[in-house]
Amino acid sequence: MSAERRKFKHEPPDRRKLDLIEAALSLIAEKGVKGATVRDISRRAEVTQGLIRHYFSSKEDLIVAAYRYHMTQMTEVTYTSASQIDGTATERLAAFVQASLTPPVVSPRAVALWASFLVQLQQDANVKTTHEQTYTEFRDHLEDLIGAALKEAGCSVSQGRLRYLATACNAVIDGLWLEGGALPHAFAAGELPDIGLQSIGSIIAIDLRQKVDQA
Amino acid sequence: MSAERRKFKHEPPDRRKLDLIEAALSLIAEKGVKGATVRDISRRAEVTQGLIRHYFSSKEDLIVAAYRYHMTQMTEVTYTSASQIDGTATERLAAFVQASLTPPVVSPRAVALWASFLVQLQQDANVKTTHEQTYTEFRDHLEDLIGAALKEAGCSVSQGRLRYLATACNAVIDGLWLEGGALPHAFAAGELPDIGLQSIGSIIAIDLRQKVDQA
DNA sequence: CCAATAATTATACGAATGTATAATTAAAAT
DNA sequence: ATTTTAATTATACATTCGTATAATTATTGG
Repeated sequence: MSAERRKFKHEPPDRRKLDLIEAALSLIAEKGVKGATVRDISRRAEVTQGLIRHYFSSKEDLIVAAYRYHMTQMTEVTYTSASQIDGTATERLAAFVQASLTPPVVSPRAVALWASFLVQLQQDANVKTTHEQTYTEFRDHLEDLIGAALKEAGCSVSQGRLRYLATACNAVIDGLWLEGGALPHAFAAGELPDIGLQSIGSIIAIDLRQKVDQA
Repeated sequence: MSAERRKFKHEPPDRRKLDLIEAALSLIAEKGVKGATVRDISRRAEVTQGLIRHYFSSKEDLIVAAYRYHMTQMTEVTYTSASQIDGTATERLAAFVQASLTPPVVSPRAVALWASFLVQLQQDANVKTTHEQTYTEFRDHLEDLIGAALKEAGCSVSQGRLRYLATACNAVIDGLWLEGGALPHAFAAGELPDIGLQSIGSIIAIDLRQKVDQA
């Protein structure tokens, strides 16, 4: 007897692409880019491996698409959190910090994905520029928020000084993000944004902690 | 004609092991753990691949040895830098921060290795505990240094508050370390330790920047 | 109901990988 | 010198990987 052929349903191309991208991301977070094989990915997406090549010209093509998708998701969470606050500049800065130090931005998955992509990034110049753009964009955004908060507080600083402060605050966020994702059980709920707000507040000499419960 | 057999020299086992570990580390930094094949590693160490299995029971065995070796190297650099300072507690803290934010601790290689091992770490419980020990050890060390510096400054804080400050300062170091290694051209020479000392100084309310040129 | 289309499965293939084992050679011991 | 030992090379093997291509099936339009 011949094994019966597997039943399947047609799905809209965008839907299938997204399924494949999400399956890829979850596996990349678990096992790295090389460890996430096309067979693994197709199995998790509940399709056969041939379908990947139908939607993506190669594995690398899928990886790059997954990277872009993930990055867009992460930045959207933080950026919209700040812009939706209809209050003072200090409140928007606090909301931005808060969102950057809360799930889903802070999570083992996000850190694992970052690490996995960094490895690949060194070999793919295409992904590398996207990465650097994302970083610069994030810091520029933070710089604008800090600048507005300082101006609001009547504190005038030079452009160089502002860049300096943004870099330092960015480092605090990155460091806490890293630790929160790499050692999730080492922090109580709410501890991470609390430390972040207080530390950044110390660095720019503005109290941010009371500004956070406005949303 | 038969191809002539390759000439070779006997080397002390420890020497060969170290060669293999260093070849492995350089390749892991470039291509990740999975990307660093035993053939690659043996080629870079200028031996044939069979030799790896003569010194290590498996590839994973070599990877774990390389990880331990690397971690020991990194922590030694920072710990000795602080303990060798024969001055005030504040100076020792400043030296510790300085060393943590200077090559070879801050380097693309170190960040790449960290990312590469993190991916593997999620699957190997053995490596995972080593990782968590290293982190806890580092933060405890920093906590002691901060505690001593605060005491020296006549500032008394609770144990919980001290832990809180250590976590925040650790985050600053981690974040700057990350950015300095991931985007080396984004920072001028000496900028990273400068930002670190100033930011940590702001957080614990002690000026560290004048304390660094004593060595 | 039938033809056309493309979405999906199924199978195959060469290259690369980790591992295992046998063959050789350099160095040390006697 | 000769034997012994272990360090090193060489070769082989099963498996897995990405990719390519052919075969089928669901869906749509007439």
